[in-house]
Amino acid sequence: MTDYKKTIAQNIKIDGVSESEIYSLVCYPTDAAMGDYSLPCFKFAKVLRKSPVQIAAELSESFNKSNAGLNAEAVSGYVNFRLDRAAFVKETIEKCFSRGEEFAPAESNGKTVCIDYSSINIAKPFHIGHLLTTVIGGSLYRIFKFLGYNVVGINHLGDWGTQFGKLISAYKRWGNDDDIDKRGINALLELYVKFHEEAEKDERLNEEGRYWFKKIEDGDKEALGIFSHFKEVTLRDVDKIYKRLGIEFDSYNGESFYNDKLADVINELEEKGLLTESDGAKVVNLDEYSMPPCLILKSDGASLYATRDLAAAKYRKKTYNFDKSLYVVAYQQNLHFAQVFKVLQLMGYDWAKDCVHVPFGMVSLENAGALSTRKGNVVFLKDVLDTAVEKTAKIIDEKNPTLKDKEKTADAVGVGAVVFGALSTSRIKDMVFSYDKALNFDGETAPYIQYTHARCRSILNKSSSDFSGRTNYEALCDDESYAVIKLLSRFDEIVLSAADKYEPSIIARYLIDLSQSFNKFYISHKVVGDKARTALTYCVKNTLKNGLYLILIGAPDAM
RNA sequence: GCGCCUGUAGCUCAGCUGGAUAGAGCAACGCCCUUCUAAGGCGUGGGCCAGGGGUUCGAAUCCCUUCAGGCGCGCCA
Repeated sequence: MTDYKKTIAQNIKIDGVSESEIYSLVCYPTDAAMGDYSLPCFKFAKVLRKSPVQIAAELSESFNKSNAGLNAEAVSGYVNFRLDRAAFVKETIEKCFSRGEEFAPAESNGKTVCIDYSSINIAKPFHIGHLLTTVIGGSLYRIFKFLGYNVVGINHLGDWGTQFGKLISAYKRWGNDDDIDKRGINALLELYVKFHEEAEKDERLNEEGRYWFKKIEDGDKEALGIFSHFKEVTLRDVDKIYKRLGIEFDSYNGESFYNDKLADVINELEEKGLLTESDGAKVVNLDEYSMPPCLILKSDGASLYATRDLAAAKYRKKTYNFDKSLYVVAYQQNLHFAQVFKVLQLMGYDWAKDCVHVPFGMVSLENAGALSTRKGNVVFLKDVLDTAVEKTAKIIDEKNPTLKDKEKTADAVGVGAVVFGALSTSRIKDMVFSYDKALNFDGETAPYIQYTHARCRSILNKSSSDFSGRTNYEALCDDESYAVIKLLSRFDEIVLSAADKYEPSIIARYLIDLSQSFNKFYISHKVVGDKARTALTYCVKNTLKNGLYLILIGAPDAM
C-alpha cells in the first residue's frame, strides 16, 4: 500500500520544518466527511509568523499544484486531504486479493520469539483464572507467526514443590488408579483436598508429604513414576481445553525441568560477585535500582522462584536464541519479573532487554471475589464453554433450525463468545467473571463478527463467482463502501500494532469496527449482481476470517 | 510506609507518541424484515473524561498534587 502520509509530507514544504516532523503531524480527521488525512497548521504559526488559517490556505494551494494525487483543502487551520477514491479502492481491493482466502503467514523474517503462557499447575483443573494467560499467549502466538516470526510456545508447567509430595502421600493412602484414569484431574484434586483435611487432624501427614517430596528431589524411581503419571493425567485433561481453544505449545518444560540447571546459575551469580548473604538467605541486592533484593536461595539452601526463572531464561536464550522472550503472566508478578530481568542484566547478558513481561489483569468472581481452588471458589472453564455452547445450540434451533453442521457451529460460536470476552479489552484491565457477560451474544461480541462473516458468505453463495476481473470500482466510492475500504486497508497496520503492544484486543476492536462498517454498507447497498460490491464482500469475509483466526476464534460459514 | 497499575455515559469499554463537536456496545424507549442471514440496521435520551493545579495556540491524552480502588514489597509460586 502506498504510504499517503509520506506523499503528503514530501509535498508540503515549510522552511525550518523537516519532512519527518510533518509526517508525524499528519493525522486522521475525526469526521471522515472532512477527508482522509489532515495536517494541523498551528505549530507552524510561530516559525512562519502567520496565522494557522493563512498557512493552511497557502499550503493547500501549493500542495494542489504538486499533483501528488491527493486533493488538499484548507479548513480553519487544518489542511484536509482527500484521496482519489477510485484509485484507493482499486489499490485496497487488489491488496486484499493478493492476501488470499486462507490464513497465510508472511515469509519468515528470521526472528524468533519465545512466549511463555498458560503455565498450568499439575493436578489443578483449568479454571477461568487461567483463561487470560492462555488466550492472550495463544493469540500472540498466532499474531507473531502471521508476521513471519519463528514462534516458540512454552507451557512452563508448575510441577515442582512440596504439594506434590503431599499428593503422592495421599495417593499412596487412598488413591485408586482406575478412578484417576476415569476422572483425571478431578480425582487428583480430591486426593489433595482430602490430604489437607486429614492433615489438620494428624500432623504426621505433612511429614509424610515432605518425605515424598524429598524422594522426588532425590530422583527416587517410585516417586518420579507416580508423579510423571500425575503429569500425564493432568496434561491429558487440559489438552481437551487447549484443543477447544486452538492453543498449542512447542515445549512443556516446566519448573522441574530446570532442577539440574540451578547450580550453574548459583555458581555464576557467586562468581560474578552478585550474591550476598542476608538473614541466612542468599540474595542479589538491588538497592541501587530501588527494588527489594531478589531472593536466590532460602536459608535452608533451597532454590526459589527467581532462581528457576533465571535458569529458564538462560536456557531459552541458549536453546532458541530468541530475539524476544515474552512472559504472559498476571500483573501481580510485576516486581518479580523486574527483578529477574535486572539480575540477568547484572549478570552481563545484553539480551536481558529482550525479555518482556506481558502483564494482564486479575480475574475475580462477581459475588465471591478472588478465585481459590482450595476454597472451592472457582468456575471451571470447561463448564463455561459447555454452557456457552449449549446456549448457542438453543439459539440455532430457534433461529436457523435447518442449519447444517449445527454442532460444529454451536461450538465455534459458544467458545468464540467466551474467548472474545477475554481478548476484547486491554489486557491490563481486571475482569469480573459473570455468566451473564460471558454468554452475551449481542453487540460487540464474537458472534456479531461471526454473524457478519456468515452473512458475507451467504451473499457470496448467491453471487457469481466471477468478480476478480476488471471491475468498475466507482461503485465503491460512496461513503458507506469507502468506509469499509478504509478499514480494509488498515489490516496490516492493525496486526503490527497488536504485536508491537502485545495487545490482541487491538485486533478484536478492529474486527468489530470492520463488521459494523460492513453491516452499514450491507443495509444500504444491494450486493448480488454487482461485481465491485461482491469483490468488497469477498475481501471483508477474508479479512474477518483471518482476523478472527488471530484471536483464536473460528468463522463458521453459516449460523 | 514505599512502589506499580486502574479511574471516561447507569453498566462494560474505545480513544492516551497532545489537535476539529469525547466514540461504541449493553440496559431503556421508538422505528425498520415483499432486497442479498433481524445473532442485523436506524433514531432518542444519557458525560465537570475522579477532584484540583500547571505546561500549551490547543489537554481525556503531558507534568505536579489530592482522592478512590486493585496489586506488590525476603525465605510460596
